[in-house]
Amino acid sequence: MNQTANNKKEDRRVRLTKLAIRESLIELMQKNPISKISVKMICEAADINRSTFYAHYTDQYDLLNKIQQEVVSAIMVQIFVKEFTQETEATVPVLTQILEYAEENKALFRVLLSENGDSSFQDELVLLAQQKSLQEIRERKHLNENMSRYLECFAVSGCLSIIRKWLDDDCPDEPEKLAELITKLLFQGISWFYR
Amino acid sequence: MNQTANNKKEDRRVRLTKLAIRESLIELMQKNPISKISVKMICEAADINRSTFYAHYTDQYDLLNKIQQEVVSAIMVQIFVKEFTQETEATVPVLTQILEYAEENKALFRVLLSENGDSSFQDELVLLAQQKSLQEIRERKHLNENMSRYLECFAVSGCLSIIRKWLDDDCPDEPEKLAELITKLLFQGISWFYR
DNA sequence: CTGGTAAAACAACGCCCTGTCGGTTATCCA
DNA sequence: TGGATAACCGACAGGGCGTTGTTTTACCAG
Repeated sequence: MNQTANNKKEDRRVRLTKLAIRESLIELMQKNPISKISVKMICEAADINRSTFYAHYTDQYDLLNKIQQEVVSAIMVQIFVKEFTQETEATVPVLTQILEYAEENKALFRVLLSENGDSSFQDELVLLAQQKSLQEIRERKHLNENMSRYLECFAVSGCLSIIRKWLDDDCPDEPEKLAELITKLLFQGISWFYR
Repeated sequence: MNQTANNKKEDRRVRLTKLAIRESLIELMQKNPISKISVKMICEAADINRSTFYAHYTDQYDLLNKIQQEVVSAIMVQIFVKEFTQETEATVPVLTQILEYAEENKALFRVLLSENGDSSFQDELVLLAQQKSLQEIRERKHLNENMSRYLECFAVSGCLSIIRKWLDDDCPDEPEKLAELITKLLFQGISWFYR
């Protein structure tokens, strides 16, 4: 039986090698931009054969994308019920949750958001926000399509760049504190801080 | 005389080849991510010898960085007198000016900000904003260092992502209109739009 | 206009990564 | 335990890389 659909798990060996490959990439990306990392380097670091790599990924970038997709999915799960709304009270806990998740996977997130990553990860998240979080606002309010898009880009990018800085500085603030700051910035803007 | 300092202009030939190289890269980047563009491709497109390329740049990324630096400098010039402040009235015209400049060099900017570019360009601009625009605010106000950094990241990233979207959509709005939108978002936040 | 100079073209080099084989060995799991 | 599947191995041609030494071309100062 050919594993009815996809509910059967992957072969243990596959899981293991994929894990090794991914960890090796993250490791390497702490020091090198993705563009300077060869398939060969990854395989040596992961101690697997190069042909094995090609059995799973087409190249470094494909690998990186897959990793990003997984992270996006993980975040997706976190916010599957709760939603961003224009209300501050709902936003803070959701954000806090995401920040905690990011802190737990600090190395991974830092790498993905760093200049050693590529910008497509950010685009992924914008898309995520569009699909999941902000669509209801657009529906409920009478906001034209274009304007909404602008808001989404602005919100997600601003958000992410703060998180990136936070990770680079080794998470000096509590997730909840940061969540509050971000929320304030998002909904009240900069001027709030010059009160 | 070995060209007293650097005030003498570059050799005409040098200028020409550099121009050809740069235009070729921008051309290629409309279709390919920088990581998929080889030095050889660039040279063939620019119709110059490969060794000539290496006489000026170390690789594709070096070339891209140089281009980005130039753009940053150009923007720098635009805002050399005026400054971002927390006042809306001053911000709009400066932003408008920058947007007009971006629209004039649409292809270039779109490529630099797109996912085919690399994120270092964005980091450059954050740095620029830090040095030039926002430092006075930090000085005048009693805002601690860290908080300021967060604000700067947030502001620049949010700003840029909107501009990127605008360019991708082929500049459907007037520069000034967009400048007003951005300013509103920056200083009043999202909630302003759900009034 | 001309002669010295500097840049670009050319050709060739070894080097190393790339993708992709077919065949062998090791591991899984039903 | 045995059939299946994945990982390993070795090897292959191909091609981009970075550099070098030489020749040809273009510049521009005097």
